[in-house]
Amino acid sequence: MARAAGVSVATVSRAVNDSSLVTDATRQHVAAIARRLGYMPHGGARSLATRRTHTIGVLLPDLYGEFFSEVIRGIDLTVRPAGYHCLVSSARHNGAQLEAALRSMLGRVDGVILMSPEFSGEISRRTLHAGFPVVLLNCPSPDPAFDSLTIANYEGAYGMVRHLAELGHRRIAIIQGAAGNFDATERLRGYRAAMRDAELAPDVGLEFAGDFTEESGAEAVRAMHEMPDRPTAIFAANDSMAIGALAALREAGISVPDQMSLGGFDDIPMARYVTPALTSVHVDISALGERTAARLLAKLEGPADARRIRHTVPATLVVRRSCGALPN
Amino acid sequence: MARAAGVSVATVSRAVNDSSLVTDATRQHVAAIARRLGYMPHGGARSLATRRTHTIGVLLPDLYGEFFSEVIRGIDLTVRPAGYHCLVSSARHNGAQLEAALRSMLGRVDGVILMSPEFSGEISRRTLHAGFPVVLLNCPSPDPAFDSLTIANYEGAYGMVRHLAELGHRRIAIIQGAAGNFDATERLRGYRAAMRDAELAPDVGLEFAGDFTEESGAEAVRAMHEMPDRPTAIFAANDSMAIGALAALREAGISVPDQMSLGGFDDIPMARYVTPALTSVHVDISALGERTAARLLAKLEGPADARRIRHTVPATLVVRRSCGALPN
DNA sequence: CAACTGAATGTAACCGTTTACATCCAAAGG
DNA sequence: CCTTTGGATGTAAACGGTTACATTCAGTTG
Repeated sequence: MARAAGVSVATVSRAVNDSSLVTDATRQHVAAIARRLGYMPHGGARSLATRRTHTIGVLLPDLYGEFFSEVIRGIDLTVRPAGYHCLVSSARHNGAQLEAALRSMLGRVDGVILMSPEFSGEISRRTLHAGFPVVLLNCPSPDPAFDSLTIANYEGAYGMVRHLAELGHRRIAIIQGAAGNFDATERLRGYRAAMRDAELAPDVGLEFAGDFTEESGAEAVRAMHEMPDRPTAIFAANDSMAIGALAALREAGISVPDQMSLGGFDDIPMARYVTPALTSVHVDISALGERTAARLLAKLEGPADARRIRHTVPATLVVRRSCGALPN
Repeated sequence: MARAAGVSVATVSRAVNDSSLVTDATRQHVAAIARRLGYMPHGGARSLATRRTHTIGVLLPDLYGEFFSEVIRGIDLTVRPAGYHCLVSSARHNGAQLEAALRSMLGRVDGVILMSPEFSGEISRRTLHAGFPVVLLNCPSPDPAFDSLTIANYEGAYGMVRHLAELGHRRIAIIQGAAGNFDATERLRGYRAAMRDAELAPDVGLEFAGDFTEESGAEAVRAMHEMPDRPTAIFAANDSMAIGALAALREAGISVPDQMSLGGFDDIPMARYVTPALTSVHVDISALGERTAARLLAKLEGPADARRIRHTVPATLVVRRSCGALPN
């Protein structure tokens, strides 16, 4: 390329990068030759030389549905205007896999967003150079050494259950999220706290298993059937399960909200379109992604700031028909 | 690093890469020093030298919801076991942006999966070296020069509408997808063909606008209200709109399927949990991603194969209650 | 015991850029 | 007419690895 244009590689580089050190004439000349030869600069080589990849790594667990896409969209949306790309890895990560994934990103990314139920600071410390930019997204027991953003799972669940209790319910069941999942345990914690604060006797018989799928919600409802005194309200740890529960309740001829109050979590778009419309806890996932990305960008662009932030995006109750608080 | 271990860089490289050319003793020695120094190989430098990035680029339009995540999941799932990463770019792409995104991936990826309603072979030819591995995913008017995978949108829509016609319906409405969207136009085409083949008079009054959101589905139903002779069946170009329509119909006191048959498209997980369960067209999005990725991998690993493939993943009718074909 | 062999290691070129520094050259100043 | 100056370009050293080829050095082999 440089030879073809009769100039040095340095000049080509400068021409391509619009440096002020080249004449307009040569710049255009180089551009013309480049077009003719189909020359395109090699991103990898460039980032090797500049030590900036303009890429951020995004490590996600194998999550599904809206959450995944929303969070990535939020990240990509804030990161792209700044000229960054996303290198994503969405495998199911146990500790070793996480470490491997992290390793293979080294030298390809300027920083990473890490979302992993399995995260431990230890892994990261072993894998990354100290000072490598990392932001934790919805990770359990966040290491104080890292920036971290989470969803107000506990508070949201607490609010929902308190709402149900205030409606007069005493036997409030929960359909739990996937075992071991961070969101799931936090929501359970919120449920329990609200039950305790409402002075309702703790009863593990009211805590049903689930895994965030519609089917598991339906399953849980079927299990309730055989109880001597059925719950009068159900808090499903996400909307998918709530909708599964709704279907099972209808099948069983139990009217919502007349005979059973129902609340979900996440406030997916569909929540307002089921019948009755689903009371839920709204979380702005996209904003979660955006803020996380913004924080990482700040670390990449700005001067190293030793302060660690820990941020929680709010989860707010949105009351619709399924809980029975609204008039018909 | 090499100095610290008292060996040459070549030996370090060989040790790190488990080459058979180093003694176990030195391999372990190098590993020990590496651990002590926190040395991690630099992926970018490595791929500059080997001319393999083990990364594939994924260019997606700004799509939302399940589709996005499913397709990426499918891609990531098949690509990871082969040791590849995904560099994704999910902006809204007009021609120029697409070209820019493509350019910035050059030298960072070994090949790309391209999913863009705006795609033209021209762009790619201008941006990429001839022979650069590309697979088109659900792109309109695929250029014969590229491999391409698509959804059987036309066939799926055709099957749904024929099904409705066979149930005796004569006034079958369609709620269309987003204007200009490739899937949307293909589904419309399938609708029209099925109408024609059922010898039902074409009537643009039966073709309602929509944009794939729940709200637009509800909107369309409200518009039908004012018609002199209302349709007796609705084909919504995706499930979200169908569910929006369902809510609006219920609100209007129109019973589904007794007074109105309803069919959707995509068969999202929720389809079976709404009431009545939604008749839809099932598309295995994850498989779409998997096959596309598999095809790209074949091009990357295998010898250059001049043959271009064009593959369509099936879209199959799944009959549930909302169309009225099933007994109560 | 010298020559040969082959496995382990070292040397240095290369991948395709950027960039500090050196060089060149025309215009301006003395 | 000989400096000086400064803008445009060239040179070469990074960046951090891989790898063809050269080298070393043990253990055969004749």
